[in-house]
Amino acid sequence: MTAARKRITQQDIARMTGVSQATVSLVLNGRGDADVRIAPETRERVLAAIRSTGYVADPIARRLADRHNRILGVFTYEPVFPAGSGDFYQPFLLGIEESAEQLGCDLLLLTSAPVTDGRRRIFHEDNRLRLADGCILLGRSLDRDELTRLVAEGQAFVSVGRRDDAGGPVPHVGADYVTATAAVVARAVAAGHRELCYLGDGGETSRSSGGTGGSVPESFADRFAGYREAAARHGLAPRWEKASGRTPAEVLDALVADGVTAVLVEEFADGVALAAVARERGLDLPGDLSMLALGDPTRPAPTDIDFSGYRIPRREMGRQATEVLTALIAGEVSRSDARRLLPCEPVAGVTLTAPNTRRNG
Amino acid sequence: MTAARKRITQQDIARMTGVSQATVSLVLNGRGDADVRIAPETRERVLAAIRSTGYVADPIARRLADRHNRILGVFTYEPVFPAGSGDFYQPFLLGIEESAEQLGCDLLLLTSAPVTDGRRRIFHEDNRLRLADGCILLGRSLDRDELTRLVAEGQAFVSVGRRDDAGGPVPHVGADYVTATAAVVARAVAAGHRELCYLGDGGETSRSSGGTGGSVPESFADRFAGYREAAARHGLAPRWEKASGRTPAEVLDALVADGVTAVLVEEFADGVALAAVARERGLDLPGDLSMLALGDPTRPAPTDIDFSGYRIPRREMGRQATEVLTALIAGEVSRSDARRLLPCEPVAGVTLTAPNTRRNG
DNA sequence: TCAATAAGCTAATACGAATTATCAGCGGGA
DNA sequence: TCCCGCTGATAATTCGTATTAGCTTATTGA
Repeated sequence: MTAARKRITQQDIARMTGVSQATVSLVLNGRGDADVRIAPETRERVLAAIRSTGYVADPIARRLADRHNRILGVFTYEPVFPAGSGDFYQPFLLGIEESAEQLGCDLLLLTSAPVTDGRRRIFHEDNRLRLADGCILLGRSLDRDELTRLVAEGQAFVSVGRRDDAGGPVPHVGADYVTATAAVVARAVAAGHRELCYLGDGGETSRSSGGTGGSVPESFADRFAGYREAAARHGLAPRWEKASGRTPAEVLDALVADGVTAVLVEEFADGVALAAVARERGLDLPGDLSMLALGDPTRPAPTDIDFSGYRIPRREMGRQATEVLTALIAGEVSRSDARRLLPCEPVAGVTLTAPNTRRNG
Repeated sequence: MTAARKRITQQDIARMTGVSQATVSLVLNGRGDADVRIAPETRERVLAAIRSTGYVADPIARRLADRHNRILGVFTYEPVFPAGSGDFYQPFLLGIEESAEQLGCDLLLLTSAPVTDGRRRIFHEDNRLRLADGCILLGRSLDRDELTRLVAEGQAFVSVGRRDDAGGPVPHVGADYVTATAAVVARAVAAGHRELCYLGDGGETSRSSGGTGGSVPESFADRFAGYREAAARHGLAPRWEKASGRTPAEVLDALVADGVTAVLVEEFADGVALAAVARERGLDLPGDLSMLALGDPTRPAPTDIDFSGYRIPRREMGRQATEVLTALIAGEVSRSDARRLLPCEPVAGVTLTAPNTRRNG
């Protein structure tokens, strides 16, 4: 019945202990060192009252008066708790949560952001981003305009996943896809492959030659860049095929026609589909076609195949993103220094072997 | 670099257009209807200035002024994004998130609560519970003392899962285990079973006769209560076996010795283990032993068996918990009216058939 | 002609915490 | 006795927005 019990304020604590609101504030912030002094006895009295009432500073008022509230915003372009279990985002969030717990921060899930055109928008009428000290951004591809605005406004934020500059350096903790993908190429070559193919959208970057131009997400572009560099180093052509908008059968046809012996798969799910079709046709996997997964499944893709390739250090990325963000908030690092790339973990798997010789002759 | 460009305020807009800050606020909030009037010409001038500057109201100051922050706290006794047991909590959180999004609320994960003795505590030194307008509690069993204190302090909160009174009614959105379990008994009887057994800790309540006494979680107690009532109605003895602290083999021995033909399993994982042992022994499932799962797995329990029984409406529970909480905050419902039990969905499954006749003779 | 009304706005204040400037009281030294 | 310095606290102000009471001018009614 008690309709919306009034919140306890510093004023209440002050009245209780017979001091002023200012004193309560000073005690709370442990200000006894500088030009302000509080008698130990008074301090104890105030602290006791705070403990007994369970008083907590209103983060909003605290923020207004321009202090920090130890709240970290988490903005995702998709719902955080999706139906499909074993989900792609889970490990990131796990890392974020672990780190936040360690740092004594609470996480504010910005669920109030309305969905327009199938995705959430950071900026809207009642933008509550600034409620938090800073913000972690999660999502395959972030809206470039929103990113630019965040940078321009000087917001404290970190992207999980590398991002190109957007009117300034974009703080991020990403995976080093370039190095990881190049390493995969080297492994394929070492196994005897000469006819490689990159399967995915990353190849689009090879057309729109500029770095920042295309609409290809950075993660795809980076994979392809690693592939292209390594291919060049090994004297191979940077062959690639698009996966989206085609059936796995069509893709397989193209690969076979080209005499490809090893395919690097950008999207795990595409690899699963491709493998299924290849098996149906009676191909020998991995003898006739080695497959290399460039990261973990981002879409549910049930399979019992242990793909060779590498794993994205998702949990660690979440963890470090949180750390970078707090450092950024504390002013301990600059925007441009708040960019990290973490190594991916190689996975041996069973889908990479030497190519069958009959195919080579 | 550029240290936080100063934000544009209503005061700035006011100076630009030669009006007062109050007028800007009034225009922004479309207040022209009531006892306040703004000349259309003035309104336009102000709106123009707002458009040209891209001014957006500071959400923090806005919330300070109306004392609600539309933040809902989510407190879990275990980490929210776990690797293993996460599958159980996921649907609750999904429902909470969906509902929060609809209601325009943000979720504050209270990750800063320190872990003591293996579990998080709500009340501690730097208790930040009151950061939010209200709070959702999630976890198998909530600490009774903490619950009592929450009630006593008049906090706005809702438990996901039914809870006994704790010095007053505890707002909750739970599953109606009593009815669901009774229905399962009825199904078993209808299938021809007369020798039932309840497997789990819920039976402990049959000893400590009082309602509130034991340390048995409400969800277990409710399941057993439904079982006991239904058994009595059908003229059966409320037979039960403990699962914890015993091997599945021991449990099976006890069931066989008693001539049990159908077992109601409190913990899904126990059912899986029991089925495995029964199969090893060459029992005919479900002919020799029908099994009824009283809810979804709370521990990871990989199985390909489609258990008969019922499903907990987890997503819906999360959803409604959020709604109840906001109603509570808004003062639209009283504490004692903020208690709901949702029906569980029956699952036909394949582990319930008529008992083999040879066993009965 | 003068009050009564109404239109159109502004001044003042609240919200809760942080911070600065200031003030009262006291003891000691000159 | 006066002044200084120190301690321990407080009044007042700030942050940006929302809201209410009230003020000024113009318009109406009788």
